[in-house]
Amino acid sequence: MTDTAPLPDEADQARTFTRLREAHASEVTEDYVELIADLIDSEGEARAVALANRFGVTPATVNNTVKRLERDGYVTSRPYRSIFLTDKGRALAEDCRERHQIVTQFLLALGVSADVAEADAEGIEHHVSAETLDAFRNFIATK
Amino acid sequence: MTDTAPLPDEADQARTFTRLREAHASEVTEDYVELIADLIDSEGEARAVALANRFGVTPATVNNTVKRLERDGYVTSRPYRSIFLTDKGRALAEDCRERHQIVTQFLLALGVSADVAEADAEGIEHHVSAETLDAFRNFIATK
DNA sequence: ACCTATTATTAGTCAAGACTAACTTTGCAA
DNA sequence: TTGCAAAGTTAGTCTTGACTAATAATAGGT
Ligand SMILES: [Mn+2]
Ligand SMILES: [Mn+2]
Ligand SMILES: [Mn+2]
Ligand SMILES: [Mn+2]
Repeated sequence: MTDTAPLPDEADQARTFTRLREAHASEVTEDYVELIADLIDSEGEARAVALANRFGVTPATVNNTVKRLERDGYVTSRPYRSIFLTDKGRALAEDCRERHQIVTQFLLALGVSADVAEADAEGIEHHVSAETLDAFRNFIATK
Repeated sequence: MTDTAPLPDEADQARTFTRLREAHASEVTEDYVELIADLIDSEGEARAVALANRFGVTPATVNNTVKRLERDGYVTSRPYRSIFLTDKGRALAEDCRERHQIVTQFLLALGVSADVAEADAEGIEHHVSAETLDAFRNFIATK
């Protein structure tokens, strides 16, 4: 009943979990703008069907999400046409892209296999603070 | 428009995101059973008010979540009484606790400050595969 | 024993993010 | 040029996980 590590301070722990919930709230946005940027760069445009296929969701889900992104100022779209990033969306995509790439490179540098590094990075990237990202960068550089 | 890294295979990427969504679906469960176990070990019992204070949510939210955990076989509870783990809940808590601890120790070993390591680990832990966890363990051991 | 503060529950609301099913638009190939 | 398959949209539903406000139960101090 005792002899275990003491619990963190209550208020600190609450702050941690509150920040965690905030991170979760931006994950979908981050992954969308990043993939939209990737599609524009490598295929010339971002179509809803490509997002649906790559996220593994239905076109209806993509439609809903794109509307939310538009409401929040990250993308523009017109019915039956492809999706464009706003300046705000492009800026977020660039940041996410860089962070994502560092996390992936870090896992590879640690010796994790390519498939698993790709997969784990997709989740981990959203929970890496600036300080931890620096530590990752540093480890990659030092190797 | 080209000269960028090629996109991953469509089906592979869909599998990655599908697994990511599955991980998200278990995060709350994992954090609850882990904190319930911590409270039982360090304070003798897990009261809803303590969960609410430590997660930074309202008692109503805790009540809803505990009902879901009970429905899913992780805890038992009686009205106005504290919360208990089932064998299944305890087993999950143990696994999460170990994984959580390794992630935290790993970040510390990388040179991340204690506060940030604690905070980042709370999110990262849910997205670390067995292979990556082994790499973390190995890094801690090698230091 | 009884108040009262703390704790817990209930009811009702909301947004995100997923789905299916039905419908519409687009654009290409014959 | 038109017809059909692919792509996109809409409507309706569901679960999770959050909230507030009102109510109920518990327990400790006097
Ligand atoms: Mn990403
Ligand atoms: Mn991601
Ligand atoms: Mn944890
Ligand atoms: Mn966690």
